[in-house]
Amino acid sequence: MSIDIPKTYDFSAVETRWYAAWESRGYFRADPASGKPPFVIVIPPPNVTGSLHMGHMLNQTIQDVVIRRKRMQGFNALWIPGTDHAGIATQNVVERQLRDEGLSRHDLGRDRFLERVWAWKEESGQIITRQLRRLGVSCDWSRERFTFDDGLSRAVREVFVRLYEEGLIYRGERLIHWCPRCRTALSDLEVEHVEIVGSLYRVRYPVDGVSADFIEVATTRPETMLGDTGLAVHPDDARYAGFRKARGRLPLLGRALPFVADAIVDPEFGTGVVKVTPAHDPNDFEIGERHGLERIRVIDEDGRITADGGAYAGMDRFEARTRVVQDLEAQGCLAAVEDHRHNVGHCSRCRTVVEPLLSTQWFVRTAPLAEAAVEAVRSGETRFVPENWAKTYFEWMRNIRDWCVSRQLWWGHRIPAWYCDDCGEVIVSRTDPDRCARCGTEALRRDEDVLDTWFSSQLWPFSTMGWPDDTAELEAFYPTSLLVTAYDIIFFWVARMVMAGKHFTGRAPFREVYIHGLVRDAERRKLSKSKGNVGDPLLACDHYGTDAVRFAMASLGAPGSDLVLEAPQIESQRSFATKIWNAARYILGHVDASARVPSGDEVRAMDHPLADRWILSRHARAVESVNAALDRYFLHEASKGVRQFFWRDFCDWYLEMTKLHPAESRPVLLYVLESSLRLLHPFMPFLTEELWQRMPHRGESIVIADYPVPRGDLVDATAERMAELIREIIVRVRNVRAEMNVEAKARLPLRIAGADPDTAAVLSANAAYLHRLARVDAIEWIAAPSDERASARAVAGPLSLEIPLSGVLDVEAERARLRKELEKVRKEIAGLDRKLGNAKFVERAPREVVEENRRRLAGYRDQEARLADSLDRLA
RNA sequence: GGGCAGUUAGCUCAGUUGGAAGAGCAUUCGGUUUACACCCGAAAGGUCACAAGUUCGAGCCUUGUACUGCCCA
Repeated sequence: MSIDIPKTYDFSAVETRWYAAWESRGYFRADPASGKPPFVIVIPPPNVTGSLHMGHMLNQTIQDVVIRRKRMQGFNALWIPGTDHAGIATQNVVERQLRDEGLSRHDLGRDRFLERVWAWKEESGQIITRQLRRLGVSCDWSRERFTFDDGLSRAVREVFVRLYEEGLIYRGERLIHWCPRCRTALSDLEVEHVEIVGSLYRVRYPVDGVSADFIEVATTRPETMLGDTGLAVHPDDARYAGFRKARGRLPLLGRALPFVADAIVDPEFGTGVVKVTPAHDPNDFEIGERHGLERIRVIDEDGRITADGGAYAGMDRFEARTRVVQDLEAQGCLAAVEDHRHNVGHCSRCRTVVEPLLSTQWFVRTAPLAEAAVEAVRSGETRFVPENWAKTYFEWMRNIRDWCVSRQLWWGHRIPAWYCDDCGEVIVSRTDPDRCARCGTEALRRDEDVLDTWFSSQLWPFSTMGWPDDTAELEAFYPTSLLVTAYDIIFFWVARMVMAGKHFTGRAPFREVYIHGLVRDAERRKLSKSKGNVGDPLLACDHYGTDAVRFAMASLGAPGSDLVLEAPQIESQRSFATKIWNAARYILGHVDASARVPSGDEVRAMDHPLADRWILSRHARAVESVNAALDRYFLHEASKGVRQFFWRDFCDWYLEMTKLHPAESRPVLLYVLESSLRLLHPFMPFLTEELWQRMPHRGESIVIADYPVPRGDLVDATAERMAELIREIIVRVRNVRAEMNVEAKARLPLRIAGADPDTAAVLSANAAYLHRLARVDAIEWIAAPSDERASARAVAGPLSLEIPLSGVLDVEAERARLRKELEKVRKEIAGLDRKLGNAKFVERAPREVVEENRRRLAGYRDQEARLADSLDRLA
């Protein structure tokens, strides 16, 4: 009884069924005690309260393709999944929920607020891990971690304390980026600079002590003038040489402003004089520090003007700007207002314009950590793929600045620092202290702030394995083999993981980093759910099948570059999935359920028809190239290669050829089909498992079957050459049929001239392929082209073809067709003639290149002669 | 301002020591050939941004120019 495969592929049923089976059978679980070589990936943990977008899908697909293949190749494959607590983002979500209830987090208090966030995390975290499973990811769920779970929190605390003890963490007052809406400090990386068209205000500041009555300064933020404590010029600026002893006077407030000379001032900008606001501008902060200028904070944590802002106190910063400008104008101090393009920092979470603010925060001294991290990449301990991204990494490391790690949030790892109100002692400790180490008082106050989420993420490759304890996992699986992530996160995460890994474990946390691009739509924007169903990976999977979306992801672009995803791309891969299904349905429909798939050795030992030898050879080459591509993480090349082989060679040619000898080809059909399913499995896990299970197979699951290995012994150059010749004859005849409008059903006679005895023998033996695929009936072997006028003619390699079309041949059309062919051939000849006519080419190019070109030229000359002859016979 | 990419068929993109320009989609024409119309067959479509250079030979290497994008200040 044959194997009956349903006419259509119901992917949704198949996907849920197989994933549950794989997981429950423990295929994805790794054993630290296994003797097999490890291959380890840690997932870039998605935001626990976020939802999956196409970027995640791309990221997951790449990791899964890689690790499924490694698993099939016999590695002890481990993929650790997990989620990130995403401090600001998550807190924002829950605060928004509270706001809808008319509450703020302060109404609940810290503990109740955190309970609330945990509850939301539980709910949301399950959604995201369920979504990940839908994508087919072969993660070891028994090792799922969360950046804020107990074990990881312990690692975070250990790291903080150690860095503090080593002097690599300090607390200090610095100018930091502040988001007045999130009400927290941000790191430099969390600020997005957006170019906007704003205004440049030219303001007149009165001066005393020099001949001028006033000087003009330019600013984009007039409200900050309330905090001005100086004026600065470039030291070499001759125009202001006499100003050193002068005093400026601040309009509106009347404050006296000393002049200072500082090289940071650009003499070309405006008048060459700048106002200095040390408490609200990074450059000004530095100038102020160098020249001992007073720092006056005029904007507070809510973005409002402080009491030092005189009449503007209490106003929002933007309102204050308007008022200041109005007042300046009223007092005749506003010289001009010009349009001005400049970059303005925005909070990457909420888009609010960030405020540079003088604030006491915790910082990580990064420069010492960066040294080892740079060395790790320079020495090759960690390798970027594509390696070009290492430049970006080095560039950032070279200019690295201290990292502000404290956040004024509640959701996150609380900073393990206590302050003694009695003696001022600061205690940083692994365990909660109950009294002051110096004065003994119990009046300790814990730091209210939490740590930047990335502070915990940077430990992910080893904290997930139980660090700081010495665990079997660390022993067996660390450092990891590969990290897969997008380029927009190299600084945030990759760089910091390398720094932390080197510092705390002595080793770089991964041997390779595969950097991929971002997924965009036709307008080059990042995809989002609001733009329709392609933006939502789960909707796309519902609609096209997960395998199709995965395959599209894998085949879209070369590593490291952005890719554009549109519905047609996925549709095309869904067609491929359907194609595979139908091919299998056809093959298995003629196979007895008790049949078995022959091994490569068995196949090798059999006698095969030409078509079989050809497909075995092509298949061996496909296995070779797919493996070679995957070894280099060229998923696009691998997926295209396997698709090309399966569709074009296997289905379009081979399956059609075997219709002449289906029974005889059955072993090869089964062998190639089964092997192709394994070759495809990392890309299309569900479809391949479903078909593999339905066909004869050995083993429990394709998930743990062997990945195909190249078999050079099945490559058969002779078979390929003959099959290609047959293929060319068929294509030529089909071309004549199409161009000459021959009725599709009509069977045509064919005459072949120019075959040497060996070729003729092989062709005669395989004439059935010509009969079937070119729809020719009688084939006549002739020594030389005939004088038949009513024949269409073509050349196929060394052969001349004649297709008698008496009565139907449109001589003019045929002449036109031949002329076109002739022209093509002559163009080739001209090019080769030029090349071979160049004495230097013949002299200097490698012998085999010259020979190859000579052979080609001879071939084309031969064809030219025959085509010209054909044309003559139609005259 | 500094850095990094990119510019190849109508669209999206491949193209690995420099040695005959490719795929998918779209287009045109023809097809109910016993798996598949999410299909089959045939075809058309490219001064590889531009300019110089190196070389016997450049999409690929060098330099410059133009435009686009991203990152960092």
